Amino acid sequence: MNTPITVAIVEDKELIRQSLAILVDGADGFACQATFETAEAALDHLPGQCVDVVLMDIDLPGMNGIDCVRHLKQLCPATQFMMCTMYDEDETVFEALKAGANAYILKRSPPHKLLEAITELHEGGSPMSSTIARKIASSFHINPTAPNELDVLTPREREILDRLSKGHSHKEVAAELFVSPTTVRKHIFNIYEKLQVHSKVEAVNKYLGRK
Amino acid sequence: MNTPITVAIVEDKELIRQSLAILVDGADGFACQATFETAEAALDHLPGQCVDVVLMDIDLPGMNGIDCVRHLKQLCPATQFMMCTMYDEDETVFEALKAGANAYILKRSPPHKLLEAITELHEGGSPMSSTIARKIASSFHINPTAPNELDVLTPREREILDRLSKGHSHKEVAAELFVSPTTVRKHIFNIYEKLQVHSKVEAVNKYLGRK
DNA sequence: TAAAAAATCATGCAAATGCGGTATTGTCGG
DNA sequence: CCGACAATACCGCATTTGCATGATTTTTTA
Repeated sequence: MNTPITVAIVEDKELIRQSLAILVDGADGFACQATFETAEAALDHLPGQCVDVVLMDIDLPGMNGIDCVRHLKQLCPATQFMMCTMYDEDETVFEALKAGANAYILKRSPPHKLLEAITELHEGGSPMSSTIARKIASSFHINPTAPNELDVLTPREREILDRLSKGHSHKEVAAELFVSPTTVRKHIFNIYEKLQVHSKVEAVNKYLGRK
Repeated sequence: MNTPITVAIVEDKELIRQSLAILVDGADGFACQATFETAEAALDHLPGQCVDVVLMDIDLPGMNGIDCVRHLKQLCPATQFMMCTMYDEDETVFEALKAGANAYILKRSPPHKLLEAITELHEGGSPMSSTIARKIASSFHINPTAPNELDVLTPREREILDRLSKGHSHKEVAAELFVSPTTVRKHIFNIYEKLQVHSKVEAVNKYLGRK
């Protein structure tokens, strides 16, 4: 047998932690090297052993699993983190990915799927539950049906706003569009009214969809 | 048997197109309803029939598969698009997702995996090859080792830039930080020099990481 | 075709901003 | 202890910008 994939588990609920440990340790090619009840315990002891894969519960007492990953990923860059959670809430998924997790599965996944996911993760993949993958894919979509604030703007106003967003001044935009600077100023004034803002930065923020 | 999943195939290479059609049509629960050699042909005929799933090659003569999806997704919002490609290049993956595709698999996937992916896609999932999923997950990572331009800024400068990015004026920032407006202006001036920009919008763009 | 919306241009003012120089204070590392 | 740097602060000037008011022409749409 090849060297097994070493796994650590961070999970506060006794029953689940034990079940996972037994599942992983019992399977061929896997070795459960450590289990922790809290994020803090994992932070204390994991950096020393640097396992291959960490199964991380999100909803932990004290520090949550996402923040735990954020810290551990710095200390053990080679370790892969798989978030395990009961629910597939939007925000936590993205927060977990940002923190450095590479896999996100639901606890209700069947055991064999879990082991498969661990293997896949260890081999460089990023296993995700279908519904979670869909969320992620959707986040890329340029949503055409979004209740876009920018709809109230005319094409010309959008054109001008787009150039403002690139950091161009009134004068520059005027030159680019071959119109008078005063015209551009008028447009910008209209844009501000429609978007309910009072400065370029605010307008550009709305245009680029950042709050 | 339930109503089968209706599938269309867009693929220029005769051999692959036929193979896929036979595979899909031969499988239980699937029906290949149409095949097209080009994006243009698909655009002409698909909107009328609105199938469940479209397998879309990316590298097509004339219009490419991504642009084709972009248009078709508008016309048939209910249809799911699965990109099929030989390679897993970075940019095309993201472009495809932005265009509205919900699945992205490699042609070298085994036949049963392909059928499984079609089913999963039709049921609301987003099947991806592991390597592609990893690319996507990685795109969310906030790379802590990135050569961040903002490193040259002092903490105080970042603080000020952060408030500017929220649309606050010199005066407002000064009030928030309990310092004189001239101090804030000086800081901003320094920020501009360090970031090599000449206006708030440009500075904020760099701060928030857009080009 | 008449009314509404969009695009164009102008003038003017006050405030905000960009750019330059100068200076004081405190901290930190060599 | 000294130099480098950060943070603080001021003065001044030219430009940009936010805001108001008004007007003409073109385009869209009802």
